[in-house]
Amino acid sequence: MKKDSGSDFKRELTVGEVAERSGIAVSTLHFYETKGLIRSNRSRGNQRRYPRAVLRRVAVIKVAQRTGIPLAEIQSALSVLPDDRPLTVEDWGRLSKTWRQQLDGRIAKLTSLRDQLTGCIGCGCLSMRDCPLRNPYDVLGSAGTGPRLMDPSGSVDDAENAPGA
Amino acid sequence: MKKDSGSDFKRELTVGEVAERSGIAVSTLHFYETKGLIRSNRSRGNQRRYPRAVLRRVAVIKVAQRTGIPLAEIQSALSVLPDDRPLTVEDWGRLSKTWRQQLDGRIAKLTSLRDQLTGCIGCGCLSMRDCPLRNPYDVLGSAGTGPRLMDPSGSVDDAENAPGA
DNA sequence: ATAGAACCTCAACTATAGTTGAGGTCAACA
DNA sequence: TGTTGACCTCAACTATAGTTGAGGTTCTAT
Repeated sequence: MKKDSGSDFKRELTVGEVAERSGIAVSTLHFYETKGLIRSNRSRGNQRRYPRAVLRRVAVIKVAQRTGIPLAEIQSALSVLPDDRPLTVEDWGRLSKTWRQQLDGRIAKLTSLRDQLTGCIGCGCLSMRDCPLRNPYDVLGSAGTGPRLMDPSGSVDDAENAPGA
Repeated sequence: MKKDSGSDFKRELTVGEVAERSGIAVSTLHFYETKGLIRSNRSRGNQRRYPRAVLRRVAVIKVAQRTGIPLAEIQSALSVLPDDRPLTVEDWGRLSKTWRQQLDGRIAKLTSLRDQLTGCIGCGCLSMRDCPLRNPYDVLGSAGTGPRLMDPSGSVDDAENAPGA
């Protein structure tokens, strides 16, 4: 039977209640706790008791995860904030601005890749010499480590297409 | 000392040569082989020997990975193609079209998320009732499993913001 | 008081994408 | 022929993000 706890608003929440309200599995809440993303008080019998602020906190975690931020980074971003009161509008503003910027970056990378892919569909090139897909970081001409031609003299490029292969 | 193998173009490549030319670690090439992404012939002494076509194949694998396609999916897309000749323009056209569509989808999802995030910066809402970030799948009103309000009567929504918390 | 749902910890397991190391073999150059 | 770098397999390990299960305890409604 479910507890009829509808009326006392300030009661702390059990892990099951947080799970149900947030859509996050109990095991995941445990896991987040080990990672320092959330914190719990304990009942006399050592059961987790959460301030309601945790609901907003996990909502923020979920959003951040959707943007592709790894948990460790979310943790460090949240670690400066108190975990016993809901995030303020300012907290959220700061976090969401940072994360949106990162999201912008990811979108830009993928968009550029998409455009390159569009340009290369049907061209069949994948040429080491000039294909942007194949040479994404402008490696040729750099002096660093990484992929490079074995024999810089002659038409070594795309030797896999050499006749007779 | 490096073998001076610059002249015989049709010779098969050793795993080290493929690694150097493709920018992929030897261990990763081994790994790809266990996953069925590439294949090798063996020398009398059981060393891997690759047809030059493998270079194009791994180039395609790298591009697909950059778009976020998991290896298993890349494997199944490549599995229908012969691995002893370079991918044709048509092969590449088919693959890249499919992958670009998936990339389009990923970009669209992230862009929509970015727009929601932009809209929510500073609003501080994260409201279960109407925040698109918090309720991304239109869960309220659906009859399925998943996160839901514990007490559908009354202003339970965002109870974590209730006074006195 | 007691049944049973919900909770606890800890270890092991899943999946993805590899890397690292031990112990041993091969190949090519001198 | 000998040396040495490159190669071989297999197992174990890394990291991320969790899930599952065993074995035991707590909470709460009746």
